[in-house]
Amino acid sequence: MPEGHTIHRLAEDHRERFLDRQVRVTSPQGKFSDSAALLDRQVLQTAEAHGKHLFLGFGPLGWVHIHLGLFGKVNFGDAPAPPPTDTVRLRLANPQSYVDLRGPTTCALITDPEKRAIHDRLGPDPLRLADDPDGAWARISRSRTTVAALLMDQKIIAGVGNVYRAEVLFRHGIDPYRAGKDLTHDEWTAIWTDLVELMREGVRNNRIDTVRPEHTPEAMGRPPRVDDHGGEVYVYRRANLPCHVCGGEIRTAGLAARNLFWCPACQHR
DNA sequence: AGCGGATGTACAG
DNA sequence: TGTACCTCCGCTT
Repeated sequence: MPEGHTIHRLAEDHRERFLDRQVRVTSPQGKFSDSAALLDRQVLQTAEAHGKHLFLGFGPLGWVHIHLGLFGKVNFGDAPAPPPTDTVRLRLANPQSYVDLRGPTTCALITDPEKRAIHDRLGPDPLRLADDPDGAWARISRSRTTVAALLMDQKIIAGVGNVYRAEVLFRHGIDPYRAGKDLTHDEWTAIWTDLVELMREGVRNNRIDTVRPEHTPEAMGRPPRVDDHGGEVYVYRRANLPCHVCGGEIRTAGLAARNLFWCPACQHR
């Protein structure tokens, strides 16, 4: 399930299996059939990500724009591809590999200008080398909105989702309800720098781990543990459980239609 | 078998 | 602020 690290990893995996070669393109589920027919047997030229958006480049034919939303899933496999089930929106296949896309919010063939418009409405992405956090700071430092909501706003910063939001605020001891304008520039720089590191590790490992070495169960003398979403975290989905650092109770609350998790004792600033 | 959620976003009002 | 949409999985009956 997708935050920015997942999508950047998907771009890498598409490049590794499909780049610079002809690819068979189908839409067993049917909703992408017309575009699939246009792209079938063409060469995949690039695959890139910005935030949670994935772009597969087919040269003059345009780009396949994919957004997984909350439910979208991607499954890679080695040839021969099994018969697709009827929920597969898009299948790419070559003699070695296949990849199936199910349940995306978006899977559409778009033009260069349409792609540019998407980049233009996204904020800087900690996983894009050329992106820098200054534009985001300009907006955050003027905003009365909570820092928890700002971190989830893709126009301000692209790629952060509910897990990274909760975890990075914990790691910096920041109360999620603080207004953006009350954040210091140093705090913002620290958050951005940390996101760059955490999300790069997320791409490498294809999962989210945020617990510092000194707070791992081993270091704290507790039994080993992996959270049920696949990584080690401080607060995400740990409502009413003891904080790994202070032992206090992790709290949860709804914020902007999502579940927020934080440790009131550790996150006071 | 049927439900409630889930790492997300867009749109209505 | 609420609701609709996309799919799968794990829990309850």
